[in-house]
Amino acid sequence: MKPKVIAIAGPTASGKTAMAIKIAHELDGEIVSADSRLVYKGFNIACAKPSLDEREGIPHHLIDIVEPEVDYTAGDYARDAKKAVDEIISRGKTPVVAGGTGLYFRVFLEHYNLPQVDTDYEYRKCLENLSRDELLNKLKSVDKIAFDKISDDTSKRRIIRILELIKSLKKPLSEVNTVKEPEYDVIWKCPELKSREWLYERINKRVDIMVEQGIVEETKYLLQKHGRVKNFTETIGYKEILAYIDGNWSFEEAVDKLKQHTRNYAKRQLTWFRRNSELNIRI
RNA sequence: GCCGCGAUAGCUCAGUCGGUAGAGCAGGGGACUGAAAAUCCCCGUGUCGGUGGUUCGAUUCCGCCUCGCGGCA
Repeated sequence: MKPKVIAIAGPTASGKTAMAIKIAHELDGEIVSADSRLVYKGFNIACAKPSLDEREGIPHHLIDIVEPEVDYTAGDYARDAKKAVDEIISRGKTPVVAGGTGLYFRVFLEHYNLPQVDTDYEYRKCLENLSRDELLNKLKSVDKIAFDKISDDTSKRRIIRILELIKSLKKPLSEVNTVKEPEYDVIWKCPELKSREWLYERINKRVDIMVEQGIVEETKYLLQKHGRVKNFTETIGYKEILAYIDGNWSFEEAVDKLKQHTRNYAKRQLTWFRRNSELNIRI
């Protein structure tokens, strides 16, 4: 019998944190975060990182594990999450994987065999200078099957990653992207989502709370501590407050944009999680 | 009060040398196996402010009206 893992996935501000803690109390569990922002030290207010108080004594994993300068990847996550979950199981406790990063859930829990291919920054830089058509021609010449699977929906970045995989492994994508036996018995859950309006209202309120908690001070602090590193400047919250600090937006404008961008993000998360019928998302 | 300028999609605006119009943003749907809070794809009918006139035909030209923004008094 496979070990049981609870997975709590849902859009931002939907109440995942509270749900995860409640379930962890009930099942003697420990929480493994599945959030691409919470891994970074110092990303607190803007990313709604649960405080020690809010964690109610439940151990949390994969939070505050790297500095913002480090590029933490989905591959790193798959490896670290497996380690954390297996350790929790070996302690006789229940792993509760909770977060909002769809890709992290996919690479960790949807039983992919992830090939060991790290980011090749030099090769990526070289490919980025090519147009989409040039990249497609390149792909066509090295892997016709992978090329045929490309659609208009496939972003340039995805094509670059596919070329990176093929270059590194010297194998066609079909031999690389394989599936393994599921390792866990995953029980998927999503907090109850009343309606789109309800979610957006919660997002707006949460941003107001971030302002009260001092998101501006946090942004200024991180700016002087780390400078404009990508993981910082590309995070919703810091991005908009930096525009305010730089004088490009008024404060009110920055807060409105922050709310809007968070709503846009929640919509993208919904697209991701709606595909999982077990989450039963209807808004 | 007079003289300009403006009024077009939810918002900001482009455009139509007269043949009923299109971008960005917002909004909706989707993709996404190491950048993923990233990146990318698809979706645009709206009394073209109101009202008269000229015209085969007016959102486009002309008059008047309403509202807004400047300037002069």
